[in-house]
Amino acid sequence: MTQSAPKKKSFKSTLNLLKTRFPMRGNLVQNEPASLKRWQKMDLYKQVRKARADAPSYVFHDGPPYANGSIHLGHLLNKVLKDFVVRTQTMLGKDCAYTPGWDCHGLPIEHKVMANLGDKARQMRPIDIRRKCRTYAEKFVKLQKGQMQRLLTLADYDDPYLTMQPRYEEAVLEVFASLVGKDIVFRQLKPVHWSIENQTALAEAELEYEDREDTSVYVQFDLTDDSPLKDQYDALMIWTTTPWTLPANLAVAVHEGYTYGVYQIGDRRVVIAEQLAASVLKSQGIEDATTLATLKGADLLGVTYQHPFIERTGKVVHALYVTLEDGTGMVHTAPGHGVEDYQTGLREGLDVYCPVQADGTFDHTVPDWLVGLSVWDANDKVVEHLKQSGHLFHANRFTHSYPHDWRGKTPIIFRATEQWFIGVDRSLDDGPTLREKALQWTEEKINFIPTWGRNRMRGMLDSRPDWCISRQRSWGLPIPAFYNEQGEPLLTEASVTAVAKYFGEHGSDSWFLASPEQLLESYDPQADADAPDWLGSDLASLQKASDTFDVWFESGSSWNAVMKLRGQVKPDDAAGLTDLYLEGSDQHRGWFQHSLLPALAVTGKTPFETVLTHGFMVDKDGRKMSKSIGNTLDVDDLLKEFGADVCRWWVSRLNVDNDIKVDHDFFRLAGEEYRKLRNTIRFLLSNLADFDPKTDKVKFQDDEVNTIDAWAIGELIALSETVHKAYEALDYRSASEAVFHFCNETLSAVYLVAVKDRLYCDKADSRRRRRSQATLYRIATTLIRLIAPITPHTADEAWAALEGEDADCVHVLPFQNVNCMRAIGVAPQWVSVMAERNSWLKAIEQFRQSSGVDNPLDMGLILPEGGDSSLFAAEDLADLCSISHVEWAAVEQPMVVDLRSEPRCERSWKRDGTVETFEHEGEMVSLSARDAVALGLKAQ
RNA sequence: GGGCUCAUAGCUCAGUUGGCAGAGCGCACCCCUGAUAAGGGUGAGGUCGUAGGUUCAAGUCCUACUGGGCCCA
Repeated sequence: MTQSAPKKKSFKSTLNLLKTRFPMRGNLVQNEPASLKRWQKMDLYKQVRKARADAPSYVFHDGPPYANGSIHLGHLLNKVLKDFVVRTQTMLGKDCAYTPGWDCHGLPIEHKVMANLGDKARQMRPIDIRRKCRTYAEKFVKLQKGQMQRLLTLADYDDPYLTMQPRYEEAVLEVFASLVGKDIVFRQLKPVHWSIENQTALAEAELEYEDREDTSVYVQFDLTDDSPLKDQYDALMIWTTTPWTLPANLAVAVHEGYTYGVYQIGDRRVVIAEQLAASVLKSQGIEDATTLATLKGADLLGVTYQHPFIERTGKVVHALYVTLEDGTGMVHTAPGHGVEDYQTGLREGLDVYCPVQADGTFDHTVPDWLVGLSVWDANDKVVEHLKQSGHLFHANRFTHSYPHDWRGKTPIIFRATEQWFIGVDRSLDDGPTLREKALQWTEEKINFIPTWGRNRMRGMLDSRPDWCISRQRSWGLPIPAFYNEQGEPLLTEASVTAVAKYFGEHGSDSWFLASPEQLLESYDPQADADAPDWLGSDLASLQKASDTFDVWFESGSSWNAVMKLRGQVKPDDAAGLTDLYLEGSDQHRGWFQHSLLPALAVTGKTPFETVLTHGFMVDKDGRKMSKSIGNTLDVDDLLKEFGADVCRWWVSRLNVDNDIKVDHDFFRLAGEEYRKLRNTIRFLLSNLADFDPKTDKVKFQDDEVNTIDAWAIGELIALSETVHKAYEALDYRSASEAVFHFCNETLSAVYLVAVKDRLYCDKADSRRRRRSQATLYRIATTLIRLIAPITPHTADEAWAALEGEDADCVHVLPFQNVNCMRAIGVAPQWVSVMAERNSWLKAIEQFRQSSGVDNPLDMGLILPEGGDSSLFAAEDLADLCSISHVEWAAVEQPMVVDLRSEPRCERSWKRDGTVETFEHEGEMVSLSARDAVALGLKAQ
């Protein structure tokens, strides 16, 4: 049974207690959609732009996500970070336009559509497939747009850019025309990554590496009878993991500086790199072979050999990429099937011979027993044949990492085909090459965050090959080349420009519908100095090319197709076209590089002055996230459970430089931090219910620099500076950390605890209370704006609670300028006193444990005379420790005392030494002087 | 296999040019009950991934290794 406590006189109704319509719990999941609707209704994006119409620009450009699937955690991170940029730059006083975009063309969508169509696809015309693809892309643009808006991102969602829009396509072709005019676009037979399944060349970004089992073979190539040095040895030992490329073998590469040995194998004397010989021979159980002779790689150059199963001879050439790590030190070279082989072939004047057709089968130039076979079947056939003919030394199955088509997951091959290229090593405008220029700008002009992005970019530019821009697909921007009957191309700056114009009006579908004459209606062959000699005025006989552009060329032209087109680029005298690109670190090779190259070639400028990259999501154990492992989190689920502001707060707390660990629990923790933030703001607001800034905002006087309020203002100014600086540096983590520390420590643990007694108990309009309220108001009006870019819904809600429903939306405002508060001086001794406070709190805790006095309001503190603390009001110091009384005396150390024998104020529960007995509402009550004044029982 | 990068308390991370290892969260104990599905105080915890090296001094610089991530082969 519980006994009801004896009824005590309660002064609760006489206190200035909390009042606010800003609830403790945000109910974000229910309330955020309402904010979203409100902002859409008022067209917040346009209002913000209008408010900054005369402000200097901050030029930020969105990289287009691929219009496929639902958004995932990577999008969440990327889009929220971008929104931080837009909102912080806006509130820092800049005009920051932001056009969201989507990458709509390309293999993934076409692949999905083709798969959905099944066998029907084979009978369909490209134009019909393209229509299906467009519908598919539109569907996912719509889905993702909604999801991104649900993240509360502020952008021009009414007019996004899509790479399949006619005006976008026109602008891409403008870039291409300019590159053609600069003579760095060319057509060449070249080995490229070839997807047999999709019958197309693939970009490096379209490859995935997966384990695959193959046969590796050691093969002996017999020297021709007339070969030099035939008297010293009989054969060369080569090693390959792709036996199917042996029909295309034209050479064997050695390293000039290596030492090679001659070994007796059966009746042959065979050459193998000395260092590798033991392991090679051991594979066939030969343990004790003697080295008959040694020679240098250079001695082997010019040696000729007979192809093991084709009537053809090959020769030994030099290559630097020959290593002694595995194989035999003698590298089988097929210029039609490998990039390095191809380069060696170019140097040595070898054919780019490729007997493999688009479908992965051999053509008629190979021996009968291979014709028509797929390369994968040919592997076994070739091995078997070599075994029969006695050329095979050893074969074994092994597993290695091998490139696969990123969509079909099928293994790719290297195959030489005619492709269009952008030459990165061709002199540009008679000056340095594109590669040299890009490297120079990377080194000198572009700012990388984090700084190691520069190293990555440099490495990738150093090693990148010529850019193969053609794809053999339907769903893409057609490469606007025409051919005559002999297969000679028409592709000039003027012809491309003419097609660009046509696409701008009719869209690129017109390539499949219109005649060459129509497509070239604005082209005058007579006026085109670059036109090929064979071109007459009859355009009707031209054939349209069937290649489309690599999607990287389309998205890589967005600086023109979005920023220039929409008049959003930086002024002419700027080094770059925009201030910032912000994407995942995979885009060093992707979008960043493929934007830099065309922009530099065409405009001579970098598309971005700063490149900010973020890392990738990994699970809580640091493993990569993937659907197949099942360690992913669904963004929609997270939004439904936590709301966008909590997810955004989570993003703001991340170190995004490197891998980002994600776990459901981390969102829960972010939610707890968010609640702390929210409650702190709620406490500010709830103490301002009776405060009207117009009439109640007291001006600090000189003798008030020592007050706890002045200290809080000083901390607020410091916070504002820290956060502004962090926002300017795009360092959102530092900003949110400073904000959180300010709420958690400065406000909640120190200032608010200290002033709550006076806010509750002082006479409502007393100067001391109004001064603290004025301080709370300054803090609220600054703090709410500081968090607005991170938690836009919560800031909006808090702002309306502070300033009223009719006030301007907080998102249209700039950050609070704290300069007007600098006039409020702050006593410098607060620093040491706040440090001392920690030792006082320790002493109080010790006292509690040793004395049995539990309630801090039953304690007082005696401080040594003459220290910094004596500058400050005893009440402020007592309140800072949540105790009743502070006084100074001739003591060595701070001393805590038991005040339980002192009378206790029934209203404020303090024993501050001023408590007397008063008659109140017919009863005798104990009240401190301050409380008696507040109740009107005593004069001020 | 190569390039770039990361590894500090149970978790998330600070740690500037080498100079006594820090914060928040969580946890434990306690206070308050007039911020209350809140608020406050105190406290415990680390061989700085491993092994070498440079130095009077190394979380920090160098080398190798282990494990993760991105990009490539």
